[in-house]
Amino acid sequence: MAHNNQANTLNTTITSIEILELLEELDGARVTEIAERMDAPKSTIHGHLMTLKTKQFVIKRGDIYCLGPGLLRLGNHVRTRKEEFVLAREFTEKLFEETGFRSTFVAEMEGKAVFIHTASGNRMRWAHERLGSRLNLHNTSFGKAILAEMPRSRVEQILDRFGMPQETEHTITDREVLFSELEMISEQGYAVNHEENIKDLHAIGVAATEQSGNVIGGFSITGPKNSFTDSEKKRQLADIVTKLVNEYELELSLA
Amino acid sequence: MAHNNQANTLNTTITSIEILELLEELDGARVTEIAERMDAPKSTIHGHLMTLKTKQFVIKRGDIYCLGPGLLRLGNHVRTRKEEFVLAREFTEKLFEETGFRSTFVAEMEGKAVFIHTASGNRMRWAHERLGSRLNLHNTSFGKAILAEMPRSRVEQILDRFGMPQETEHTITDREVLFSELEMISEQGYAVNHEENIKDLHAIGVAATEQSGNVIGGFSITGPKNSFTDSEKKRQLADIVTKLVNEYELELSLA
DNA sequence: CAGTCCGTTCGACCGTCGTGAACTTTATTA
DNA sequence: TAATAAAGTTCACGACGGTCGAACGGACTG
Repeated sequence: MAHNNQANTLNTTITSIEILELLEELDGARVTEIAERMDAPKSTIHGHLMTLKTKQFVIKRGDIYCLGPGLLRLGNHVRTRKEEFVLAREFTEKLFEETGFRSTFVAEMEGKAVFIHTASGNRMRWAHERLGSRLNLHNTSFGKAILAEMPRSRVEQILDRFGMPQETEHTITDREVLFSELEMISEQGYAVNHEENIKDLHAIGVAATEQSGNVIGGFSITGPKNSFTDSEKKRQLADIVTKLVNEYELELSLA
Repeated sequence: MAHNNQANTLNTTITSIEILELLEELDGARVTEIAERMDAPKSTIHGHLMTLKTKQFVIKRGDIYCLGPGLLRLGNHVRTRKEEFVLAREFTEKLFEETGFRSTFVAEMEGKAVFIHTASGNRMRWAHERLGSRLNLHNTSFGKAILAEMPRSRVEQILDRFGMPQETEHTITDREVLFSELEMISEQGYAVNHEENIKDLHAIGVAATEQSGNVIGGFSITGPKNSFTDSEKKRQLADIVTKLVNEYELELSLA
């Protein structure tokens, strides 16, 4: 085993969580398989699984262990805890209905964008698989919109922490270039992403803030390359997103 | 502290999970508050929180700790892991569109019904707060439909384990009464719940099974008291649910 | 029926988690 | 602005409990 990861972390808990992460990756697994992957004795793994089972974090189907409903309940609580997030759900769907583009709401958490809601019609099932995933802010539309709302010092902090990893050839990797783009975004009120994160994918994003100015997260619409190249149409769509975010912020302030 | 809960469970992991559960209950809390509630020193709790934070199971907002995106990701995986569950989503929404009643899909897990999807239009936000919750089978429409698909021995096991807690005055508490109802359900293909679980709430439920006969879970529609008293209308609605489940099972068998 | 492969149980040792106190930081009051 | 309090964080030590390896038992195979 040997856990030298971080200082002052409880090994037992880390191991338990790593088992959960492995079960996510493998879509369920048997004791032996887990033990081999984690390079630990079966008995140890078994102990963890028994423990996780009492809390329904895992369940047993025959001999394979899978993630269980306890996780689902807690995880879902992340989305329903905050009035902001609950409210964002219907706005995400409204955005999809109005534009026809896949719509997303992300929350800003510790310098990352976390998928909270997506709406894209029933056909596109895969979109829901990303809930809870964390994306960088520097190479996504909502991310840049969020950064544009933050004081420069905070942005620097975030960049220091996560860097500016280059996902595609269009990813911005120079800080000054990013900062000048953030200024422009700040003026026009929305951000555009042209294949900076995923090849052939464009997006328009707008940040959502509280009255106090605190950033909550952001909304975006996503489409294939060139969906937003016609600058007239782009402005129209950006207008729709911006107006929707305004409505969202308004309704939130009344709650 | 003192954990005498179950035999052979890892205390450290249990404590970590209990902190998570407490954070769910309190919608986030500060170190001291958690320490008091759990009757443990601040430093202990702090250690757990630090550990959970490295895995993003909790995040810090100022000085209060909340459930984090790591949980959301893992929890959501429970719903997207299985083709059955992913597919069930669109059928749940279709059911709502066709009937106008709040629609639910639950999975059967270890003798309980676990909320996986609900559809009820955007207005009713509260419905989504129950995802991951576990309900008994004996006093819910989908639950009874599920039990009706199982061999009697398995039903007995489940009843032995969880009993037949009386939620309302209409809850069935006698095994033989339940078994004769299960027989009827088995014949007619759907189950009805008249305030057996929640006062003033009626429901119609149908179980979904694999080709092999294994129970996957069940669909239901729910409405206020007397929504389904007109026996003609009830049969019509039950037909819709049953047909939808058939389609679902068919599509699943093709995948 | 023997052989293999898993999952589970058991006991002992060693490492690590829990503890309380010390330290730091932030908030409060005068 | 200094003093006090309250909360968050760090630290070192000792006891407890988690890890490990081996042994057991059950299921499947040839």
